[in-house]
Amino acid sequence: MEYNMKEEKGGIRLEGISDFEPSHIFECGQCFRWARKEDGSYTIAAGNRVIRVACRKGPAGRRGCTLTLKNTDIEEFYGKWQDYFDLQRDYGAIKETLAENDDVMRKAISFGEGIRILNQDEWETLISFILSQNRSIPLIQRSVEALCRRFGPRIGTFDGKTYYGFPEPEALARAKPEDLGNCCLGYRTGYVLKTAAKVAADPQSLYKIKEASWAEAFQALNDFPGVGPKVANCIMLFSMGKYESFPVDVWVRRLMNILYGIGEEGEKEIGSFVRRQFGDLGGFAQQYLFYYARTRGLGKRQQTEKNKTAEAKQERIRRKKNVDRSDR
DNA sequence: TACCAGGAAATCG
DNA sequence: CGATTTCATGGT
Repeated sequence: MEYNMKEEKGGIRLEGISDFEPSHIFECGQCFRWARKEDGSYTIAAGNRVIRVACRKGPAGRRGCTLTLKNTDIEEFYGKWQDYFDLQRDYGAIKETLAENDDVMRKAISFGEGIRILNQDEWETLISFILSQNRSIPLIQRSVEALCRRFGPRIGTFDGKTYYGFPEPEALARAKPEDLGNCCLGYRTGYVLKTAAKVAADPQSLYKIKEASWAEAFQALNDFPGVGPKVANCIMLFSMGKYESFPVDVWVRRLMNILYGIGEEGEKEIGSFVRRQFGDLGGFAQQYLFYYARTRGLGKRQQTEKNKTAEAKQERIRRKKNVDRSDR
């Protein structure tokens, strides 16, 4: 991507950025350490640094938007944030390929056209998505922040707030279960402790997984306690650049059924469809679909179905009462 | 109150 | 093996 960069007070400014919308990037479920401000900007802690990101449309006739990054400089941008935001990748071409002969995908893309898949740290992604299982996104965010405040390094203040980095493997490995218990982890506490111990014993082995093939990486990640197929796909997609990964969760399963009419036959049907339909761009497709489903409320129970379950509930109660009566 | 939440591990047949 | 049950907790 071609863009102009200027250093300004307290940060930098990039003009001519295309396919970049902070709300799409941070609210498509790939990242948990962000906070939205009233003005639409996002503050993020990553890699023991804090930045604030804002994007506004350029002057009429100019392509792309103007991106401002606060609390950083040009050197750090090239060393860290350019890769973190995946700015070297041509998302226009990706969207064009995905939308070709696929009206569902074209519509999904129109809702999340500014999505980019961040390049996050493997260790942070590993633990974050172990925490994600069977929980809603606000709760996951709360747990991650609690871990950082309790066990992470203090990385400074910005905008009048104190920020903490993600805890080192050592810090979580030697944490006491009762301390972790204060972070709303539930039964995931044991997973975090065991996985942290495994990584702390040999941190390099985690970072080597990125170089392995998809199948080998998938297997290696599944060997961590608390990591199964879905979480392994998330880690590979969000921190290892394995973009053919396609995490399937409850949202995606329902959405694939509603939008593409598949999945009734089970998980394997989705896998083969995804490979055929999206090829090695499956991960990008998943993010567009996930954002679309969440912003449109797809996958939430429809009103009619909700009424059905309410009726079924009433029916169960009524029958139970009848049983109780017949007992007498 | 009962049910659900970006699932994975243990257990069952 | 594939299918089902259990797991701890907060929110609604």
